[in-house]
Amino acid sequence: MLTVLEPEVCCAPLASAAVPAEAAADLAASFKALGDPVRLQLMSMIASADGGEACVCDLTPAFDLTGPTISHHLKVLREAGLVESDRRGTWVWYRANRTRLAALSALLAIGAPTA
Amino acid sequence: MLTVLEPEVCCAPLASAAVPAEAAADLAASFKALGDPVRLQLMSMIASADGGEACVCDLTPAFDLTGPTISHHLKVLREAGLVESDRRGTWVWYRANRTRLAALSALLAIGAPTA
DNA sequence: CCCCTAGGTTGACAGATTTCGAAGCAGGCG
DNA sequence: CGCCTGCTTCGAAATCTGTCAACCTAGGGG
Repeated sequence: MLTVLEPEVCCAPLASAAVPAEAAADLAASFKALGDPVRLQLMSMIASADGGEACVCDLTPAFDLTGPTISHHLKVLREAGLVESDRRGTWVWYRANRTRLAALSALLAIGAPTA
Repeated sequence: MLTVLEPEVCCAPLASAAVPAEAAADLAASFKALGDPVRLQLMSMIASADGGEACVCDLTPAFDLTGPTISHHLKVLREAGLVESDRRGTWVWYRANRTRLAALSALLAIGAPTA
């Protein structure tokens, strides 16, 4: 059974083979994190940011939400392994974990129906 | 519930441009549906099933959950536009919406950092 | 027509999520 | 040192979710 201890998630495309239960728990956690409009936008803003990094100070004012709330959503993304943060002087910068995104993308990639 | 207006969801890869708020809500709904281990496994079992279809009667016994609970999860996947169902005599068959999966996969596909 | 099986619907409830305001910590500036 | 600003953590309220037991519906036999 594939261990989830690996930094890279695992697994052949959804449509190729059933995802084992342990892996499902790990992968579902990442999808769950993306399953909120605010977090999906945060994720896209970070991933598409100039230089590959975005400052919280630029993210927060883009939403009609308080600072603590944005901070909470960023924490969820962090704990899901989708972003990494890094304090640099006064500001905190976030960047996307592209390896993780690629793994999720590959999982959903489709092939022809099996049969 | 949230009906998907467009057959194809939209949007360039996450890392290419920020996802607009409206699209984010629609897309996040699909990720949210995948954000549960049981649903992710159901999705993979359906998508990888022989002939591209799976009968509920084969899905239910694969989990330590009651029928109503599986039925609920399948409903969530259906409402997220990820699967379609089809009664055929006594049994109900589910198949994956590959177009939708492809759209989600494309969204998470990564390119080089912008800049 | 009656009943049996496969699934879906309803109602209920414990536990998780989203969101906020208030308070805390870290770094820079006067 | 003292204080401001940026971000995170804490505590609390409203809402949403996962799950089950109980009940209902559709099809296929006796």
